[in-house]
Order: sequence, then C-alpha cells, then structure tokens
Amino acid sequence: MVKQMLNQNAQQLDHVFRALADANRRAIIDQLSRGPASVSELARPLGVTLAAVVQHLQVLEQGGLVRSEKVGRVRTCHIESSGLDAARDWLGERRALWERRLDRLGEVLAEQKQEKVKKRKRDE
Amino acid sequence: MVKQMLNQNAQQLDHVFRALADANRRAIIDQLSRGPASVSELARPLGVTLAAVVQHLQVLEQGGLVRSEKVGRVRTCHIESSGLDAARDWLGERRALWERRLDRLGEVLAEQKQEKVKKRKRDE
DNA sequence: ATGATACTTAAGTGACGGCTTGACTATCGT
DNA sequence: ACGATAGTCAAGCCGTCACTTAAGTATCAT
Repeated sequence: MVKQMLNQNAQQLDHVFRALADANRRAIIDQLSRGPASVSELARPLGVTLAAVVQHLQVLEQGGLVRSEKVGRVRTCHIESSGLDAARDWLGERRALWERRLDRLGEVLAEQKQEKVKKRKRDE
Repeated sequence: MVKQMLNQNAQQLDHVFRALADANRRAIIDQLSRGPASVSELARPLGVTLAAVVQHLQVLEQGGLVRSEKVGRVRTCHIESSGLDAARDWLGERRALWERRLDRLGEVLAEQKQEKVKKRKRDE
C-alpha cells in the first residue's frame, strides 16, 4: 500500500516534470501565471497550431499544472497549484537530505580539525 | 543579448526538467542526496545495465544535477546544486507571480465588498 | 439560415528517449 | 602476467513526443 502510494507519486512526478520539460509548455504556464487565457490567446505568442496547444494543455492538465473550463465555445485556462506543489516538495525534500548530509560532513571535518589542534597542543 | 540569456536559460531548464522527468533518474538523485556513490552502486538497486546508468548520468550532468570524477577505475558521483537551484528558482518565480495575482484579485473582491457595504450604509 | 469563430479529433511524420547487447579499454589484486 | 572488476562506446530496437494537416462539431453574430 505504501508502494502503491510511491508508485502513484512517481507517476505524478513523471507527469509534472515531463510537462515542465518543454519550453512551449513553460511559456504557457508563464502566461497563465499572469492571468487566465483562452486556447487561442495561448496559441498566438507561441506560433504553433491550435491543435498543438490543445495537446500541450492535455499534458499540463495531467500534470496538475493547469485547469480549464469551457463556457460557450471558448475554453478558459488557469494555473493549478497542485502540480507546482508536487514538484516543489520533491525538490525540497532531496535538497534537505543533501544539505543535512553536507552539514554532518562539515561537523565531521570540524571535529577532525579539532582533534588535530588538540593533538598539536599535546605535542607542544 | 537578453534573448540569448533567455534561450540559454530555457535550454538549461529543458535539460533540468527533462532529467527529472524519469523515475530512474530521480531514484539516482535520491540515492546521491544520501551520499556519493559509484556507477555500479547506482545501478544495483535500479535493475538496469551499467550502460543505461551511464546514459542517465550524462543526462543528469547536462542538467547540472550531478557531478562525477573518475579515480582509478571507479567513477564517483555526487549531487550538484545548480540544477536543483535552477528548477527551484523557476518554480518559485511563477508561483510568486501567480500568488501576487491572486492577492490582487482578493483585494479587488474585498474592495468591491467594501463598496457594497458603504453603499448599503449610505442607503440606510 | 449562414458565415465566421473557437476549438476538437484523428491520423501521419520525423526525431528523440530509454534500454539492450556486444565488443572494447583501463585498472586492480594476486 | 592473469583474471576479475568497473566502466565506456556504438549500434539497434521500439515506443513516445511535438507537431502538422485535414476534417469535423459547437457556438455566436447578423
């Protein structure tokens, strides 16, 4: 059950990071982080087809980075936090582990240094 | 020149996020964030060939997430901060923009509410 | 009702990604 | 010197990706 959770988590992260790994998709997030937009508004600055944008949006929605509703004939898109959170959390966790290790390493080195100092003093 | 910087930045982000978009590569980072390891040590828990790990390492190094030196016949790998920083910074910036917008939206809504209250008071 | 707008869907294409195998090199222990 | 260990390189396989075109559907304005 824990494994199941990890797998789901892993898949979620796959989707998030994959979604972020494309410049056009990041540009879409960029624009949406400044305010909601329709599909055509998103397509205009990118210089690609509407169809391409729709495909990007599918990837972004799967990653939990964007949400959208259609009212009438226009679909309005906006940022979703959950994907960004998942990415940020994962990054933060690894970083914490890694920095804690560097701290411990620093302590060990400092202790070794101290040992040397003591030794030197003893030898004087 | 600004554009050049943006392009380089974009390429860097492409590499970082692409590197993170694979479960095996994230597992490698996971292990390395707990301490340095050789290529074979990284391969063992993954159940893939050494060759595959070497390829993952190339991607990770390109993304600035891992560094490695070879001494004798063993290559020792450890985490690099620059890739993680780039990813974290980008995420943070979009998030800030987006939250600021939500704040402004909140203010606008609050002001509108206030207007209504004033109006009601005036009408009493 | 008709034309224009705003998507949506399906199919195809060329490039790239992750992985393997197999042959090779360099280094270590004895 | 010898076999075992640790990694490297090249080729190939198959699936996925980003994108396009082409043909739809639904909605809006007149």
